[in-house]
Amino acid sequence: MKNKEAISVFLALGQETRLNIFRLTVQRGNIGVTPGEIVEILGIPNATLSFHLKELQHADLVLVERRSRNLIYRPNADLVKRISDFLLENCCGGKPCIPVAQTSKGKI
Amino acid sequence: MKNKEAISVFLALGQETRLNIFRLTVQRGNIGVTPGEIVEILGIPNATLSFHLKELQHADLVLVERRSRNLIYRPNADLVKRISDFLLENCCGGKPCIPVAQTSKGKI
DNA sequence: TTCATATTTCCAATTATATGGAAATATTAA
DNA sequence: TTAATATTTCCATATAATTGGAAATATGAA
Repeated sequence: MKNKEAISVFLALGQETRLNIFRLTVQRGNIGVTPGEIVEILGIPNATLSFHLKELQHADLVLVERRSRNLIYRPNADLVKRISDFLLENCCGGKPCIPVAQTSKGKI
Repeated sequence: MKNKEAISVFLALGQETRLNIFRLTVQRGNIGVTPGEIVEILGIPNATLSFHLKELQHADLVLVERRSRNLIYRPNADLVKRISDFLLENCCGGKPCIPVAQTSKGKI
């Protein structure tokens, strides 16, 4: 996980419509969801949806497959775990974490 | 975890400087880090840092404590786990996940 | 072909975010 | 007090993201 990669994920999820879209794909799982369904469910214009889906795709948060006339979007759930690991990387400089109680209100 | 809460976290982390600041606080753990140190380490102007620290604070990603003339910033590492749980909430509609291989390239 | 459905692209207007110098404020030591 | 250090606020400028209507493109059915 690189810094740039993580930023694109966070930027993608830091927007209400996109967060809703992503969470919807998670709820669908491998059944997936089409743009048409998303427009129905979330009530957003198709131009707006298309823009946001592309952002999610660029962040690699969703995977897309064409199936006849429809596109099917599915979540890249694995990425969520990798992101959370990235954020906690080298926690406490690699040493065992010192509980807050021992230091935060006492002497350091 | 509410939608708004999650968005503020993602918005906070979707910016290079803030992501670097947050990861630095994680690496420090409960020892914490002061704005002065952050300015030194990341090489950003203090006005810029102050702005970003406030964003991280508003997102509840960092906790702050005054210690004499210094402020000490520490990560709210717990929030990282809650965010990741939120993203995967009600995965596959609550039913056991169907592996991709069974559906994505076959008939649905 | 022709037609209907599904989705994307274009584009211009709006709104939001980031930057950093300079000045202001806060805290403590001497 | 006065001086030194630490941090924040102000503010104007610059940059980037969001929106959605209308038109264009893609796909497959009849």
